[in-house]
Parts: sequence; structure tokens; C-alpha cells
Amino acid sequence: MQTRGYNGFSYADVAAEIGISKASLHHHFRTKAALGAAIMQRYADGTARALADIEADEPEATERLARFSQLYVDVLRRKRLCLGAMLAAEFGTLPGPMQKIVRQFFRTNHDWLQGTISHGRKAGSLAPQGTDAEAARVLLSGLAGAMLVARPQKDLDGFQVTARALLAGLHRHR
Amino acid sequence: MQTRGYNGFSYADVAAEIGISKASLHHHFRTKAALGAAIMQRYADGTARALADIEADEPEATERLARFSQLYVDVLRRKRLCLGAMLAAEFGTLPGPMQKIVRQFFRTNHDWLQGTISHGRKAGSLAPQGTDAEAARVLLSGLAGAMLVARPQKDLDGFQVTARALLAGLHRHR
DNA sequence: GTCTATACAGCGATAGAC
DNA sequence: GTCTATCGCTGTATAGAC
Repeated sequence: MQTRGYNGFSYADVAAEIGISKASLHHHFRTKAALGAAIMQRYADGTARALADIEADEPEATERLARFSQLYVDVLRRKRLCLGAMLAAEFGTLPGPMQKIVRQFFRTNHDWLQGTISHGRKAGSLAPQGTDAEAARVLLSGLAGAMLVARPQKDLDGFQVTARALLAGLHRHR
Repeated sequence: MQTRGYNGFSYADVAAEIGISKASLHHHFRTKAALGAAIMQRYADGTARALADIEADEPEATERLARFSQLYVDVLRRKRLCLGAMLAAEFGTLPGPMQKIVRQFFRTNHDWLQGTISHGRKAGSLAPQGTDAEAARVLLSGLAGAMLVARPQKDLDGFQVTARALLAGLHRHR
């Protein structure tokens, strides 16, 4: 799903890769919608855990955001896309339950970023223009878009430069 | 293609919408790859024309960039995605010729933005951090990502706020 | 839980009449 | 250029044996 999208992968693909038959896969996930929702939910849970880990490890907002953007680098390095971004593109063709999980995924990321930026602003390490919510959205959108643009150009370095520029934007004063 | 993606639309969809048979459509576009490439090429040509029009109409960099971001608003208002962004997500599953057009599309947009920012910097109306190329990439990525994020949330206002914040970032000094 | 076999719909694509 | 009809394939999903 991360490389080909929801519409681009099939039971046959997955079954072959893990070495069982299509029918066996259907035994565990009755419909493609259920399989897709399970995968997306697992991804969202994993992301939530990663965000919690970052908060536990790093007391400082700047460091937390650097770790956050590193998550995207890791995904891109494996020639994949953030699953949320992938499914956001296909959003109109997704089953209802999957749409809901994708929306929740973005809310979670946005809220975490907003909280982190607020934390940094209070501590004096960050001074973004506009509200915390605006800065969070610029960062989230910017990273997602940078990933999208970088993949066709096979330009991992370009992504990293863009990510650094986005983070630098949070340090500037008016 | 803009709403459902390359993998998500079919000859039957298009034929039904324009009121001819699938076979007739095949007469004009022998393969789906050819149809997809023609659509993407037309989109790229239209975009190039729109960029030229903006340059002809607006002498000032700030105004040009505002018009540029307005292009995205218009697309989003029709509940669509920029076709380049859509196909960038599906990139791995696209036929080779389409991949090439998508790459060229992004290069065109990037180069135009970089030139416009350079123009604004020389005129003194813009003062972005970093190089012109970096600022162009942040803006292009940010707008593409903002569109991606806005659609699932049905949040056109959120997109516009983000777009304004991205443009505001180009005005700040270090 | 796994498999083979199969149903059934939709896909891209072609043949050939008009 | 348009159509109807059809091909071959793949897709999701199910039946039923082991």
C-alpha cells in the first residue's frame, strides 16, 4: 500500500509475498476494505507510539521536530511514501472506514506538532510566525509534499534540504 | 485521474462520461498508458500556459506567487488534486512515459517558482531564508502537501491559511 | 488455518460490421 | 469514427476438502 496505493495492490501480491494462498489471506481479512483498514490502523498506531517515544526521549522541542522529520527520511529511503499521504491522494476511492482512520491519522500528527511547537515557543527555542496551529500545518504539509515531490525525482537530498528549511522557518522571529 | 488516480479510473468511466463506447475511446487512444500520458501532457501544457499568463499579467513577484497559489485553491474547490501530485503518489505504478512527464511537470513548476522568487528578491519585495531554489521547493512542497492534507478534512479554509503562511515566510528577513 | 478450485465482475484491448 | 460482441486476464470473494 505504501508503494502502490490501495487501488494498486491486490490479495495476490500480498499472498505471494508472505507465502500463503489468496484464500488463506481472505480467512484473516474477509474483504480488501478490512485488510486496508487493518494496515492503516496499524500504521497509525505505530506512528502514535513513535511520537510518544520521541516525547519520552527528547525534552527539547527542536530535537523532537528533528526526530519527527527523520521519520519521513527513513520512509523515503525505502522508496516509500508515508501511508497517510498515499491514502490522502486516493482518498475519494477509499472505503468509508479507511477514510475515517486517515482523517484521524492527520489529526493526531497535527495535534502532536502543535503541542510540540507550543512547548518550544514557551521554552524560547522556537518563535514561528503565526499561530502554533498554522506552524504545525505548514510543517506537516511541507514534509508530506516534500516527500511526494522527492520520490519522482529520486532526490533524497532535496527532501532533506527542504525539511531543514522548514524547521529553520520555525526559529525565525518577525 | 485527478479524483481517482491513474489506477482508479477506467476506459468505461471515461467512455460513459463523454457518451461513447469503450471501443471508440480505444480508437483515439490505443492503450491506457497513451491516454494517461495525453491527459498528463495536456495538464502540463495548460499549467505552463497559466504560468506564462501570470508573468504577462503581473509584474510583481508577490502578486505572481499569490496567483500561483490561487491555482491550487481552484483545483481544491472542485474537490480535485493537482494532477501532478496525484500521479506523484502513484508514481511507482505509472508507465514509463507518464513518469517522465510528471518529472518534467515538477521541474517546470520548480523553475518558474525559483525564477519568480529570484525576481522578487532582486526587486526587494521578497527576502526568503536560504537559496531561491530552497525557497521554491518549500513553497511547491508546502502547497502540494497542504492540498493533500486539506482534502480528507474537507478544509478549504485550512488550505488557504496554510498557503498564506507559506507566502508570508518568503517576506521575512533573517 | 491451509489449500485447490471456482464463481463472477471488471479490466484493457481487439475484431469486424456499419 | 462509431458501434456490438468478445477475448483473455486479473480482481475480489466464496465453497468445501484436508
